[in-house]
Amino acid sequence: MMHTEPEVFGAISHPARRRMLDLLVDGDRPVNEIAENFEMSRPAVSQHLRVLLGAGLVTEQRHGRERRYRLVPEQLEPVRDWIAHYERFWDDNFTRLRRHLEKGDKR
Amino acid sequence: MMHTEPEVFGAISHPARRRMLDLLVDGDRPVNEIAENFEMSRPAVSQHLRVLLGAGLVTEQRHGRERRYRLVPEQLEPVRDWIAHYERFWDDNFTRLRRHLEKGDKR
DNA sequence: TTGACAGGTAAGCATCTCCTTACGCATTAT
DNA sequence: ATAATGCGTAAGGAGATGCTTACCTGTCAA
Repeated sequence: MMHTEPEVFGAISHPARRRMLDLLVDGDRPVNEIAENFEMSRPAVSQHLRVLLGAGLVTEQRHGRERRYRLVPEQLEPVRDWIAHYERFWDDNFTRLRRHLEKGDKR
Repeated sequence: MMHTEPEVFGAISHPARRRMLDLLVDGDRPVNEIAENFEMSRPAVSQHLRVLLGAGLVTEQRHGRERRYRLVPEQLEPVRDWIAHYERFWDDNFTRLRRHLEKGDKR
């Protein structure tokens, strides 16, 4: 299954979906247990889960009449990789200094 | 100026806006120079820049009739912080082991 | 087998997003 | 002063998003 990077960025752009992933950090959960944490209707939750599924950020396991969702954290790697490119600009003083010296004053 | 975290996630959800930030890593740039790199019309570029501005990810400097945009990488920190919460699940075997021992098998 | 429960799909609607073209307004060049 | 340049805003339209209610299917329990 191929997941394009943009799909992941889109999937995490909604606060509810980020909270869903946060919930799944503590373990797999069935839909109703996830839905308890949100004001929206259960179908709305299902739809958010489909987006996460589409981005490969979660998988589904059927257990009887339940469907448990499981986090697939590796799929966040493109986000981490992209962000990593910027981190040095705010939390690495040596790099900032080096950059300053290399490029001259940009002001 | 207050910027809500969700605004940042939304801002970076569009590939064009991520590429714009990537361009600004190498230094401040006027709009036309940014626009050269995209197929879309210049107004469309302006509108993307407004989104980035709204999220606090860039600032504007007027230089004569030009407006140079400058990256404000610290604003990406909420994204980094959120992502950091997940990194250990794919690239830190010790943490994974520790977690496993602490919490017991969740399967 | 009948009912309750888990949870997905359908349909409809409001709103947002992203793009376009047309235009306006400064600033610089002639 | 006039024209050209840089770049924003306005308006409008196509399609995506995000929500809702109504409905359907599959599983478990009585």
